[in-house]
Amino acid sequence: MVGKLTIQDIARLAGVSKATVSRVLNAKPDVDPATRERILQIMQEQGFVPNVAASSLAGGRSRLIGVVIPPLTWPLITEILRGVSEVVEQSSYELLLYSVAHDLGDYEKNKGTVIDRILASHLASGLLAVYPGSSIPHLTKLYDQGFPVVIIDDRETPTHVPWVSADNQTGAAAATRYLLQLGHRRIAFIQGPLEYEVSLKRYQGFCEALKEAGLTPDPELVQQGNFMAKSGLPGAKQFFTMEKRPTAIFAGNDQMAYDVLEDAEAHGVRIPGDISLIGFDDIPSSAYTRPALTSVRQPFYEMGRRATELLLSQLDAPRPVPTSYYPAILPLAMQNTSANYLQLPTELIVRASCTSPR
Amino acid sequence: MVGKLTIQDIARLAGVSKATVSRVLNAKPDVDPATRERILQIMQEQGFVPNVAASSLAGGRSRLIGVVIPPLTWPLITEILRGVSEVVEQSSYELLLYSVAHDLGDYEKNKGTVIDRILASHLASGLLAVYPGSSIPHLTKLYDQGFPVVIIDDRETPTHVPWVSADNQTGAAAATRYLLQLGHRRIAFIQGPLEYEVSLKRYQGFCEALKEAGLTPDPELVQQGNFMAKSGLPGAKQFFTMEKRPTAIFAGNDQMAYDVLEDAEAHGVRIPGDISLIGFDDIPSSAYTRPALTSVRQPFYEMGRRATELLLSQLDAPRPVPTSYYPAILPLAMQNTSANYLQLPTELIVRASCTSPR
DNA sequence: CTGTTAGCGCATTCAG
DNA sequence: CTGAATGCGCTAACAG
Repeated sequence: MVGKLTIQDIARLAGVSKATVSRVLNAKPDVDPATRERILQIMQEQGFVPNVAASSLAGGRSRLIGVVIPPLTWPLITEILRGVSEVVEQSSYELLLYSVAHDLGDYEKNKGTVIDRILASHLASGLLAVYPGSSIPHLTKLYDQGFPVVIIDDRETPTHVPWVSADNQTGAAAATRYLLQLGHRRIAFIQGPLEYEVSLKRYQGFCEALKEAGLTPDPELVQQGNFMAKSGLPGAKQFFTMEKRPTAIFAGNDQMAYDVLEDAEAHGVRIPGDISLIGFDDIPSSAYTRPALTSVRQPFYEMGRRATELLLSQLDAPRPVPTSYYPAILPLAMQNTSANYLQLPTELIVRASCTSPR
Repeated sequence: MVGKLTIQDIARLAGVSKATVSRVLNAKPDVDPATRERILQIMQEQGFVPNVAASSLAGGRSRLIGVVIPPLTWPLITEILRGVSEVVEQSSYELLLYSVAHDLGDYEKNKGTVIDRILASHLASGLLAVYPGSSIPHLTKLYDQGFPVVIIDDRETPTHVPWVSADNQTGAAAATRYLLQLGHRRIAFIQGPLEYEVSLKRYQGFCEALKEAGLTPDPELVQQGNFMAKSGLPGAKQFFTMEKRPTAIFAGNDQMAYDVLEDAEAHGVRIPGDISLIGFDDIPSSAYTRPALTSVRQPFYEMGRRATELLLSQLDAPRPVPTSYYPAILPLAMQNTSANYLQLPTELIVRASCTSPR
């Protein structure tokens, strides 16, 4: 085990007081450069790592950032988390992971409580909320009270809490336009849960493009799913058994597009031969389906990165000098302070699941 | 924000001393039942949550468990993490996530340092190491010094640290037997990185089944990958361009099986028509490839759960005496090997990617 | 610029 | 069974 070094020890070795060591640890400006160097040197040599518990207790700030995420079954969470952890790793912070619940019902129910507990335990000094859904008002209150919060979401509720999202509507419109350009007129849509703004945004983008082309969305061609695996199956079956089938299906996310793929096989429908298919999210496995799925890529990784940088910039705002014992925070984080609201563009990834209708 | 309640406040409200409140908080036996009830009641009402920083500082134990994981790009990590977080959530602990690095090289290089930092910061009171690879000796030393550790891995190095793994060898043998039963004789294998015991175990299982059938592994039919996407491509190309092609390919994991799928298309090879294909891991997307991939399922979720349960049981019943120079004389807790080492069975998931050879 | 002094909130002695 | 006292390792006022 690593030796249990304290500030005390470093102070003794450097011939200074504990206070001075603490100062260089926290990058306070008023320390003699030479002394600072010497202390940093010794800390390096001895492999000193400050006791986080003690410093949060004493300082009230905890070098931990909490991440509240929906169930890890959503593949996209992985990508977001990857972006998050990559940035966190470069900083002096650590990641506290709160996976809220395992099904949608619980998720919505528990989120408020969980957030309260996170705060009350005084563990995290900042919060990154991924798709917080209904707790946005709660998070807003928090933020207004001075607690650093960043949201990754297509915000459901107007809020001034810093957020990062993807431009779902534009992305959906682009996908729909692509199908229209291929010549499709009967385009079906499988919607996500209506409680989520994302679902609406995508639907709006879909309608927007349709209207541009002089078409009206046909209610019969809109089915409901919930973004989870298997939830697109009923909708798919619906479309496949219709008298006048759609020539293309736009699934609200890739998971549900997979369901269409699966059900197509069962119904002897060839994709894209008989019906074209397009998804949303472009999760990694979509490159490997047969046919490979054309999809709208959300920049999850990038969203994770940017959101974390935003959060760090909030946390570090009071810190005047970046010359710390800890690795420097990425410069990007510093630049971000001006832009608290980021809507990142999506990208249409064209693969093999769409053709012109026969 | 949640009111900043302290033990002090609860004590005042209950008309007892802080010490007593602390006692019920930590479930000490020597408290008057009535008093305990009353205090619990008040804590409930007030929504009291102890300050974790303070309690770890004072008590030396931190209610946090650290999880060291390889890059989140590995899809299986998600499943493991899901199992882990589900168990953690049921406990009084929180999850500290350490994603070590983003590519294999860094991963191996940084792991030791990261682990040291985790320990030195006194944040985590237990460690769950997922595929720790070369740092097993390091973890073993830790464990011997009394720090609770559990490893999820097909342990590379013999160790007495509690671990959870899947039975890779048996799984690989089962897959190979399945191919043999279908009538295949020329079976190729795409191996994972040789540094990983998992790769060897799978290869051994492969050879084992071959030998049972009176066959010898043909070195020409064994190619090298590294478990990551695209790394199976060279091997696949090799097999497809051979004069006498194999009739079946066993990929060391699903990712590499995808590469075979991809390259088969490029070479006009039909799967399973011309060549059968089987993978290992059964990551979620394997159900959606075309043809759907037959694969050996690893119980990742279960592994995450069991490993966490193991760790928690260590934390709740800490070993009183660290093992010293005499590994032969182990504390009772460690002799209970039946519970400390779990090798969970895999399952062959038969889908559409294998047929009998023509 | 630097050292000294108080606590942060809790767990854990030790007396009662 | 319970209360009072001590200190975990560090930060944040203070003085110098």
